[in-house]
Amino acid sequence: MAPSLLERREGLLEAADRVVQRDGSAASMNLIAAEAGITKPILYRHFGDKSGLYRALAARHIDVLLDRLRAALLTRGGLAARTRATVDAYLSAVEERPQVYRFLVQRAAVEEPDVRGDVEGFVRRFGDELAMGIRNEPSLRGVSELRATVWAHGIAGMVQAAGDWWLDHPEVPRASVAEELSALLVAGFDLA
Amino acid sequence: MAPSLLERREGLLEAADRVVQRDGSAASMNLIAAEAGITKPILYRHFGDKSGLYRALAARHIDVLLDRLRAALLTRGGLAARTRATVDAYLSAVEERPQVYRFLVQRAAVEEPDVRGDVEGFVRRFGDELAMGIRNEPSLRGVSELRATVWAHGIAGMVQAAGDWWLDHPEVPRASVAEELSALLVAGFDLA
DNA sequence: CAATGGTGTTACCGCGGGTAACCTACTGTC
DNA sequence: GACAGTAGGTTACCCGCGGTAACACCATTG
Repeated sequence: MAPSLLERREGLLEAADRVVQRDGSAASMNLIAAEAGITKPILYRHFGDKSGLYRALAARHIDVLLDRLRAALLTRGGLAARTRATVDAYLSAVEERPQVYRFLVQRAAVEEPDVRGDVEGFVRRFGDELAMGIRNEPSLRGVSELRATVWAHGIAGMVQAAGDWWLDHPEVPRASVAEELSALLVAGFDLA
Repeated sequence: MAPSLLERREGLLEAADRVVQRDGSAASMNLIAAEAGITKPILYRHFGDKSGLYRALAARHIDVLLDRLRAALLTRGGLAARTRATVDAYLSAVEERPQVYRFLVQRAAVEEPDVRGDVEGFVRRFGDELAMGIRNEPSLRGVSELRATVWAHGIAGMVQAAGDWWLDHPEVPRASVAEELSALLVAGFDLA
């Protein structure tokens, strides 16, 4: 039986994923089409343009990452534990699939600003999620809206950059990176 | 009298700068050559390839930015004042020339990892500088090497991401962003 | 047996990075 | 003054990528 449109789409995305993981930023529409055993125009029928494909690709990864982050934000054991778990969730995602992570960051940077708000970048989404987390955090009731937002986006960038640095320093254990970052943050949270 | 090679190079870089500020990421070698009143091969003779030109371009901007940061890191008045001045120095650079700043971040993301260490990205350089600052900070004598490094690169990313977010929220005054970020950081420093 | 529509392919366009080959004009030398 | 060499520049091209138009195949339906 022939696959449905959506199944097809999934298959194409998986092929794209393989190419990205294998060839990194050299992943071209031609390569992806070849990997999927078809030719370019079909890709374009499904995703419109390259940006569309990349957005679809990014969306799946971002979704699973955000799920993990949401879970970490609900960790029990107090603010410090939650903070640490959240930071570590991000770092472990980076550790598992560095290529994917690089792809996401890079695409987010390159993707044109568009209508600003249509397609938010990767770190931005992360920041939004953190902002929610901060607002829902019992220990941080008194934090102003502005402070929560600025902190959230700042922290998102912090964890991202630290993760990036860490990729080049694999001798440092993940737990150490998570520990140092959390320590810095928790102290700030405390005085809020 | 004919300009020297170095003067020439400077002139070309200035032309490239104009194009980047005007056309953003659409700045192509052809456009830049045209702006400089010459043709492509000359550009290539001077800079090797596109990456070379962009690196040269980035270098000048990074240099002035790092100078400002170094100056801010020496602000008198205590750790809190220094922290705030440093964050604000970065934000004010972003404010002055958003296009340039976007260019730097984007290029750093796109530029291939290369030999890792040859050409460090933009945020990375910023992080290195901060790491120096932390190590030289009298109030932070007890901080371990690892902690200083992780913090530095994390903070670099934090300020960058917050700046990025801020560009889309111009209604927030710069001082507020700087204030919120510094507050978060200084608390963490204190407990170190 | 048409006519129709979905699914795929080939072949092309425009453009950007990068380069080979050539052209020109100034310099020094016999 | 004629000539060779060379610095500095241009034209014209190659390749690969994103993107698309036009065509080919094949099944279904009156």
